[in-house]
Amino acid sequence: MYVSFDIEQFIQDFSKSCNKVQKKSFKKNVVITSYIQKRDQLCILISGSADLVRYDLNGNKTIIDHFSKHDVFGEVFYDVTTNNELLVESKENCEVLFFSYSDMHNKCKPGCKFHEKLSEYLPELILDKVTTLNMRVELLTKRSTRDKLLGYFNLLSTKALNKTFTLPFSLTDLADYLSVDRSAMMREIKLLKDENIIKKEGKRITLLSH
Amino acid sequence: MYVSFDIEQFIQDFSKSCNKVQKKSFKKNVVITSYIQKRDQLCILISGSADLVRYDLNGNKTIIDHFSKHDVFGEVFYDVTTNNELLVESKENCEVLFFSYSDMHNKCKPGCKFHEKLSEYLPELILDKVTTLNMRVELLTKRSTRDKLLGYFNLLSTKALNKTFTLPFSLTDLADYLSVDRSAMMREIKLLKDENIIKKEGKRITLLSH
DNA sequence: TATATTTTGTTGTTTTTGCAACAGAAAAAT
DNA sequence: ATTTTTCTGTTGCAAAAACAACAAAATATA
Repeated sequence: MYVSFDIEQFIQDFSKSCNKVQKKSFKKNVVITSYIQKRDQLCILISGSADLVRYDLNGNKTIIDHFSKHDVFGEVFYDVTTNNELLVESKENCEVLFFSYSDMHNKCKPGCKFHEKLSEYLPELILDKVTTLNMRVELLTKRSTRDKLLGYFNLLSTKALNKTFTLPFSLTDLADYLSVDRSAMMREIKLLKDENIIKKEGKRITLLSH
Repeated sequence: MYVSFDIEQFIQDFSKSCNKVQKKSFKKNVVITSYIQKRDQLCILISGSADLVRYDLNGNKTIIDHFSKHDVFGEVFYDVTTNNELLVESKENCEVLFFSYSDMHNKCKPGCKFHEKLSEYLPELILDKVTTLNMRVELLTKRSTRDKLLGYFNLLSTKALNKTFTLPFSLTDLADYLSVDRSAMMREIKLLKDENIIKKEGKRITLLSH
């Protein structure tokens, strides 16, 4: 998240001042929330990391989105019309702020600092989400596993301002994120190594410019 | 776009009152804008329809997004770090409103009605965009061409509140939108017809519940 | 620290998808 | 109204990806 204000400070300052906001803690590998009904729920991840996942009828898991510290997520971003259940699963211990998007307009009380500030910041947070999603679409529309991998690696490299970077996922999860078969992806990674396009030591990848 | 205010009215009322907003007209099949530099550009499509497309090095075209009347688009939604050029191409004659996202904060003049209203409405417009993009990701993460087709058909059917609906694309464009090979998609559509899962007359599709 | 669980790496086989090429239908342009 | 262009529908073949299954390595857990 690259936003122009200090979310940490914002949460510190205001989260306790508003009685419509709930703060909850979660252990690793539990369900934080599921998108099934239209509850208008909006969440901010204060600490930890989590995935938005879908399990389809064949048991395939897809990582629809990956959230880390200060990311915004929630049902409000979805038309819950799909038949598949969407779950937010904690990957580490997490702290999460829950509130309702409609409360943004009908404020809890006049002059609630939390809601006031949040509605000021929210457009920027959501805009950031659009940017992330657009990059995701860019990746997923690549035709081959190789292009998806290279596209994603380029992204991480750009983010890190470095040809070398660390995968934020296990390779198993990376396959679910790129929506490809894991073994096929592993085969492709091996080819990329053999062709000297990348170097790989565990989760550290280096792009070798040719 | 399902938003709670009347965009048409809004454009009518305010677009002329602001000198930082430009209204331009485009013929069919021309480039409306390209996402190359960070210009903070934000656009509203007043009439017509357009696609956001990417041509990759192999000449593959991908329809990244499809815009119709009242949709919001623009460079501001992208981190233009990808190597491929993104173009917005008109599919019909179009009228487009251009302005800059940063002007949303530094208003053109105190009390400009256009910017005032726009910054009020914008979160909702952007939120709608997030929902659309999330559905797009849902589609693109489906593993097979069949699942992509059925996912998309279900979406259109839900939108139309009807088992029968009309494709907003040519079949050629649909393939580019689902990011699959056209002939492979045609083959899959034939199978879906043969298996009595769908009925198809031109661009009118009917989902046959089994 | 020992044991259980998850992740990584690999490969043969099957299935799906992409590519190429073409003819007929439909739509657009002149 | 005729010509040109785009779109649809189809197919054989090649390439890529998915599936399945397993051993070794790394992590997590008791």
